[in-house]
Amino acid sequence: MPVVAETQSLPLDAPAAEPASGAEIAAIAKALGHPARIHIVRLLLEEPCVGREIVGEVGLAQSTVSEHLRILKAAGIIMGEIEHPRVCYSLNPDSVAPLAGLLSAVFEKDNRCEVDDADCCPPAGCESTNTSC
Amino acid sequence: MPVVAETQSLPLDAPAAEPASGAEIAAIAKALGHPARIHIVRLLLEEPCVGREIVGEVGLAQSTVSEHLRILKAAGIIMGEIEHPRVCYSLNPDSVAPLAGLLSAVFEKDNRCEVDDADCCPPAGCESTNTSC
DNA sequence: AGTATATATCGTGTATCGACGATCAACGAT
DNA sequence: ATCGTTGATCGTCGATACACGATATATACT
Repeated sequence: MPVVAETQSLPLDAPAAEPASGAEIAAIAKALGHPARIHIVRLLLEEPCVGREIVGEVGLAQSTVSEHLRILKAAGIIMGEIEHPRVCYSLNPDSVAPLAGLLSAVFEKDNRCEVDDADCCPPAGCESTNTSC
Repeated sequence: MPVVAETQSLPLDAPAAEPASGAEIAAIAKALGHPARIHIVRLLLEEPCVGREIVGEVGLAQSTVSEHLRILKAAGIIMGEIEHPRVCYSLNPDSVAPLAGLLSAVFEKDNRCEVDDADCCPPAGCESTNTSC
């Protein structure tokens, strides 16, 4: 079931609720987990682009690129506007918010055993053995 | 485990370095492209954790979780410190910078048709949804 | 020595991915 | 109506991912 749940929450503001499910975030990451699709996203980051042009840039068969576009579109990362015989693809910025939010949290997490070696298990302790942990 | 979503911003500056290769970014995204691995990352976001505990939380077979940990470790997203008979896993925040950087760029791209290329969209046009775009 | 714990690795079956060429569908132009 | 362009879909193949149980490895403890 496609849980639409269009959270307009912006990761920048760190909304009180962060309902994005693991599956939802994983789906976004998975859609981005291919070099060709990263390539496409970067292209669209510069400017909206027509399919044929994307095919030329990516350098794969048209059918293959179409499939990558389909995957990105299914994940909500891009969207296509039909015009004439072409389709103009553009980014859907809000779609990456859940993943971006998680990554920003990770990125700022510099607490890996900061207190020398004895910090492996923080106060709450993930384990009883705090001895050499 | 509702972690308080501490207010934070995306790595706007990030490592000014350069566009990590598409393959590199895709590899990070791919490693995150599974619910179980997102689950693990979220656990480690709270606190470093020992393998056995992760197995209990994720709810999959030990061997399966070990494989997910291996994938995350291979991508550089986490690292494990051997202690006694256990391994304490923790996040490697810097590893996600390339992907976080791209996503922050995407997220701020709410200007769908702002280019003057006119190949797809009219220069100043595209106000609102889509005109002749 | 042996035992117990914690994790990694192996081997397997199934499911999905990724690439391609070929083909279909839509629509403006001729 | 026909043609030409553009993009989506189909069918197929090999490669990879994912899950599991069984087994191997490493170390502390007795």
